[in-house]
Amino acid sequence: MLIGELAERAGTSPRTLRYYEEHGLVRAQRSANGYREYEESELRVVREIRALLDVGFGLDDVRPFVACLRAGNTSGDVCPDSVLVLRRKIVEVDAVIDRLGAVRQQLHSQLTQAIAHREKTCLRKRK
Amino acid sequence: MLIGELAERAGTSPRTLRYYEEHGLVRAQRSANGYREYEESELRVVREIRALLDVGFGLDDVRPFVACLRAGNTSGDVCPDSVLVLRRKIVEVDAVIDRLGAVRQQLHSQLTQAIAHREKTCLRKRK
DNA sequence: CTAAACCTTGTCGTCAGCGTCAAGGCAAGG
DNA sequence: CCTTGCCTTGACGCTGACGACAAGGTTTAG
Repeated sequence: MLIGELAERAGTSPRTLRYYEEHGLVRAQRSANGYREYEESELRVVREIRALLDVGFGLDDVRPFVACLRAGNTSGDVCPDSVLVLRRKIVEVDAVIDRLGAVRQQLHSQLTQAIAHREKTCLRKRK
Repeated sequence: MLIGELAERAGTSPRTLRYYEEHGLVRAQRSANGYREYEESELRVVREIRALLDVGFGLDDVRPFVACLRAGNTSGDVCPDSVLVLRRKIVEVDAVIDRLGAVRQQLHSQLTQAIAHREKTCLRKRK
């Protein structure tokens, strides 16, 4: 499988695949003319990467999952390193959610106060 | 007030203040030697900017709030444009929170499945 | 006289995950 | 032979809010 086909099947671009390879995540043989030749199994790898990035992981976080897949597991999630990253990420996400909740609260109170202020001003003007 | 003092009083750096000025958010007179000379009131402006950035706003979002302060209001929140931005931001934050909630869910289920899988493997090995 | 501690403008670096050329080679169809 | 459509490497662009220089002027204290 050439890079264009893999890219399309994985729903991404050749540039992206080269980028992943450059960062040691995806592998390819080279055919005689220098073209990258991908195994079928790389499709799963690329999809795993994309799925994880999509959920907010960084490329470094993804590495253990790829290794886990290459080790022959049906899922990239089942290896100890992956589980560690998963746990860590959940904690991170929880923190962000908490923070955003607080932010939302603050914005909301700013908003209601602003509106209250406008009411007052309006009433004064009507006098 | 010179830039260093304002920076320290606002809990930021001279570089940052110049950056804000460059983007039309902060104003300063120039004294004879070319130094920036700030009014007391700019301290409030800078603090407003910092507070908003801190909650996830961009510099563009901040503009109406600064204008609102300069218009003589005690709070930057009370002007119509500011209120619009506040509403928009709340919606954005809600969206992000929802998304993160879903992500958290997915991570959690990945995690529990991975652990379940490991249990199975362990049991098989013990046989 | 000089050192210290301010200030000025200008420019490059940072982080992440690519997009977007540029310049060229290879393969196949008409 | 020529075009079309793949592929290759290399290198710059992008977004945001600055940090970190460089190279110089100013003012004050000793």
